[in-house]
Amino acid sequence: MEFGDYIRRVRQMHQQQDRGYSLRQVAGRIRVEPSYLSKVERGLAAPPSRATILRLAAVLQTDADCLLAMADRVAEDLCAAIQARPQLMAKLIRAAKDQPEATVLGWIDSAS
Amino acid sequence: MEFGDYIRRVRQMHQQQDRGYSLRQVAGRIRVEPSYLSKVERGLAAPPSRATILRLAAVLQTDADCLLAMADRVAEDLCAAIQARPQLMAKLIRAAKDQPEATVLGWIDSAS
DNA sequence: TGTCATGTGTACTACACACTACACATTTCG
DNA sequence: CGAAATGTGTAGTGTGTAGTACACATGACA
Repeated sequence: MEFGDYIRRVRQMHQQQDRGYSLRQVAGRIRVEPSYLSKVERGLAAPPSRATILRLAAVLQTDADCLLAMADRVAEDLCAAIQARPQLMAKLIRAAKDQPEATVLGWIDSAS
Repeated sequence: MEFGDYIRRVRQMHQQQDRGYSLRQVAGRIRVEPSYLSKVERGLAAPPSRATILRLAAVLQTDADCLLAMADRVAEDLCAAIQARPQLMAKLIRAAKDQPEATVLGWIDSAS
């Protein structure tokens, strides 16, 4: 799914129950120009910066990590965690990549 | 440790046994201008792009993930793995962040 | 002693990123 | 009906990224 299509859909969902979700209003709340958000929604402009995507996720009440992923980005705290122990984390992620979700969830569960 | 300091040190290690590791020679092999590599080594220029760092890691026979981390970057395949399953991977990394190395290694071990 | 290689200084550049500014044509609704 | 709000088109902008180009001084070495 394209980033623009997705955020347009989510925004319009909200808009149906709350007229505070017009393109202009949302643009105002995430502090960008309406014309820019319009282009992003239609895929005529590349997805915004990480910071802007985070504001958008908050306003649209959607998962930030997913939204970042659609924009080919990764949250800053995840990058930091990898950079703090690069070899360990690289090994972990490469191992997790080929595991079914249940297995990975098992690991996480054993942590808490 | 600074990126520049580190690669200079590693390069000079090699240089002591192999005169094929002069700044100019290494620059040639990773396909950048010597003056640029010089600036990078002394911290007068920001670390190079991901692709250039990978070539450098290969030439210096040092761990690519570590070198990338020093440059505040993350390997592309790790980003891709996160983006493929953003919520799961985000949860995993945030869980692993606070675990001792042995625990994480245990998870990895249970995978193979 | 001359030439070759080494590291460095200065100046510059092409391109992409992440937007802004503003005018315009519709649509809504009090 | 008229005013306000809506989405969009065109043009332009400042900043950062990732380097290149080339001259220069120094040192090795044959």
